Amino acid sequence: MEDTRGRLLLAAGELFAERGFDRASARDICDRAGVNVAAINYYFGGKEALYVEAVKAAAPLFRPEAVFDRQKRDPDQCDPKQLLADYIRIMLEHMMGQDTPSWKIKLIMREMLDPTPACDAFFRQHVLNNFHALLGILERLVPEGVPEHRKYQIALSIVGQCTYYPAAGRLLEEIIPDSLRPQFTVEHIVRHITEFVFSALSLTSSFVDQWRTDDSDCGDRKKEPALGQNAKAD
Amino acid sequence: MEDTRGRLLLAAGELFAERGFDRASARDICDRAGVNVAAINYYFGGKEALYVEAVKAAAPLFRPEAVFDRQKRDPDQCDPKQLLADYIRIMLEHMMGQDTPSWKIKLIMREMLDPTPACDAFFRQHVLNNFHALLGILERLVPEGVPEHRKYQIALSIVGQCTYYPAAGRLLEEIIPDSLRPQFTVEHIVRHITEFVFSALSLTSSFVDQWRTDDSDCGDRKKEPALGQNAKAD
DNA sequence: AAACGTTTCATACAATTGTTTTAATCGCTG
DNA sequence: CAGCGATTAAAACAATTGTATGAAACGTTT
Repeated sequence: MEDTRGRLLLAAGELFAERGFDRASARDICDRAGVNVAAINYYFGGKEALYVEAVKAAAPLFRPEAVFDRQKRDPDQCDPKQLLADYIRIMLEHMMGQDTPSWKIKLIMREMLDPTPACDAFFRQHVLNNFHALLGILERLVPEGVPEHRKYQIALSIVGQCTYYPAAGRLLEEIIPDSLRPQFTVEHIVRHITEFVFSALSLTSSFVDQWRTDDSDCGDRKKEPALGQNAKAD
Repeated sequence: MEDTRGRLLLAAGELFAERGFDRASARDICDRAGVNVAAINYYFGGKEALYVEAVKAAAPLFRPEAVFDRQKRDPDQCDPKQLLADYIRIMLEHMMGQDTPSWKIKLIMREMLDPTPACDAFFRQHVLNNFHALLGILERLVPEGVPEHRKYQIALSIVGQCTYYPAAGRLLEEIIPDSLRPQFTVEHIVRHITEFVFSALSLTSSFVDQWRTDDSDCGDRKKEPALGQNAKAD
């Protein structure tokens, strides 16, 4: 049945994400899928081709277009600040949200941090698309005189923060003490990063304030002081 | 001679960093080192033990104590702002500076992003030390009322930005157009991230301004506008 | 029911893996 | 030089890898 191909692809995605390409043996994959060893070559032609297919199956996670879908269809008519906030939110929710199977982001992370020659060309485009979407948003957010390379640096600072949480993976669980764990929901992280970035860009609008009166229980402290507003002098 | 052990360790570090644990075969390592295959087991007892040793040899890169060495010996007497700036600088310079052999950070990055059971315990401590050093600095930088979890989030935002550059590796070379390449020296990145973080924390002091009149040619634009100072209104 | 293409299975294959073994070589002390 | 421990070398080890083979089983059509 055609189902075997699907089961094989799923099992491959999970095991590749969990162990990486080399440590995930063809036999283990087939065992998990409940199919014969020969199925890999029958349906995909080889282990490497299966890996590429698994990555491709996991990649559609990152659709920067989803950012624009949140508002009007036409990107040029959206509020750039809202766009940036949405970009951060969607990126993080896609990566850390529990609606997305965890193996997908793990696999993508692996490919991002240690690109496989096989998926290289395919993956390059994906990342570039994503990054340029962010650049496009920043383009309209940052004052006129700011040179191009600074927009790139800002964009990298943003994706750096966003990708660190899923990338750090197990390390995070060691770093963050259990008592603070409830403060590290996806929602909390989204808000922190957005606030951090907005503050860095001096874009403090009604945005961050609106959160304090928001529906969710995210702002559990009654009213925290702004980040560095009145830091102790040295 | 005892030299074989050293050559073996070096070759192992380079190959492990380049290809990862599995793709770096014991024979390839020995070939590069110019020693016999049996040398691995003779000197280290196995491939895995050799890997652990290679990681340990690369790990001393991250010495957060170096931050305090820059100023007075006593951490409590240093200017916290300067400490934070130094922390960012030292971390990035250690990771991206050309004085450090590139295989070391590559290897550490691999271990950080995909921890090997073998080095796990050893590595955990290293990361924790580093992170808590940063937390200690933030402790004295951030206003009193700020709850603990926000300091953690801020710290993660900082290390997220710093680690992204070396972690992204090859991808960065695809993302950044050649024309902008000269603006992405270690020094440029150090300054950007410091400025970005300081701005986010509303710590804009004489710090970032002093750079503009600094010795280096980093601020090549005559006077760029501050990041988001007068962004276009929506 | 017969014949067909498709899919599944058990098995075998060659290649590579990390590791062991055994002998040869070196450097030194007696 | 003889003798000895430390080191190196070549070859062989068993185990695992990805893949290929050919026959059995399946469902569908004739």
